[in-house]
Amino acid sequence: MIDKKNMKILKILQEKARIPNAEVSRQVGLAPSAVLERIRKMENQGIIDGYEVRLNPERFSRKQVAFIEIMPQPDAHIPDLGEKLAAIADILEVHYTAGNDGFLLKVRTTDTETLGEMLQKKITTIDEVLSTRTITVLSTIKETSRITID
Amino acid sequence: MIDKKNMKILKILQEKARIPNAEVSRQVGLAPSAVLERIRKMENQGIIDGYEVRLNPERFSRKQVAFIEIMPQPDAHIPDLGEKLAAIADILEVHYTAGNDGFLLKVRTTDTETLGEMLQKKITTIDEVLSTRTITVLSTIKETSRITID
DNA sequence: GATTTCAGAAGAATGTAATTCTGTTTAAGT
DNA sequence: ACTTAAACAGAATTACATTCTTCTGAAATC
Repeated sequence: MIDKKNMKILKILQEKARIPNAEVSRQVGLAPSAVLERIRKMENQGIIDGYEVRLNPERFSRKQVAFIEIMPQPDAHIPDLGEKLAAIADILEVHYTAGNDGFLLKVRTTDTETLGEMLQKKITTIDEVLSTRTITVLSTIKETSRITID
Repeated sequence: MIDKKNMKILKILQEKARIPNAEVSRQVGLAPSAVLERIRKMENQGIIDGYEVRLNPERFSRKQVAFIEIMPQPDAHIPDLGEKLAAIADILEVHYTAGNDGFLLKVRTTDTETLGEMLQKKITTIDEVLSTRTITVLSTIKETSRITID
């Protein structure tokens, strides 16, 4: 189902998701109805997961990026801990990682101060959390969620 | 410029970016022309940065997430190294981090094997790279780029 | 090789939506 | 109160989305 035509459609949507269907159909050389049918199908099949607006974090006081490694208590219930972490505001990503059997979080806060507050008030207060290691980001060269689709 | 009405508009777009303007105008209680004007302005002011389609990585053989810490050579030219890393396919994020004065990368590959290939062929071959430490992700509990907008 | 079947595409029709423009209202600063 | 600029509504025009029917071509079946 991911043939050349769909690839072309997806590449267009990756560039600019809020583009009229009719414009897509022009660029891929299909009738609008055909494009619509293809997009609907990809949505239903879970190839397309949704459409997002990309906001400028700076304009919303979320300039500071940081990554936090979480070492859980030896007896911690890992899935529970994962859910607890995922529910905390401004924690954008929660990954369970190999090696140390811990979590890696990506967070976005206003500044290092609010980052520290989050650590102290929201994260280290969780019972299952044994210790943490924070990597603060000084500058970001690249940050996208666009995956390679060949 | 980021007032209550714009917040309402942005929240709607965060949920579902490919929503008709007319539908947004209904939900916020403004005329379609007013909503359009507000959105255009936010786009021009860089509050809205763009619109993206969210694809299912699994369907494009990009299931494996990993984070890679890069320790640069002491004499490395940091900006150059950052650009080199950012240009490599399947490296989605390149952050320059405090503490070790290194980079943290987020990558998406097919599996651990292709991850290993990338490391050996694309990353460790760069002169300025002294050493690396890879954190492979076993499972992801949460992964979003949606920032909190209060 | 003929025939059947079916997914995908086109095209037309209809109902909506996007966009532009104008005039009015609102709010802020003087 | 007066001025100025920004924001909004409403109408009109243009374009688009969506549905439905028909058609085509490629594979499967006989």
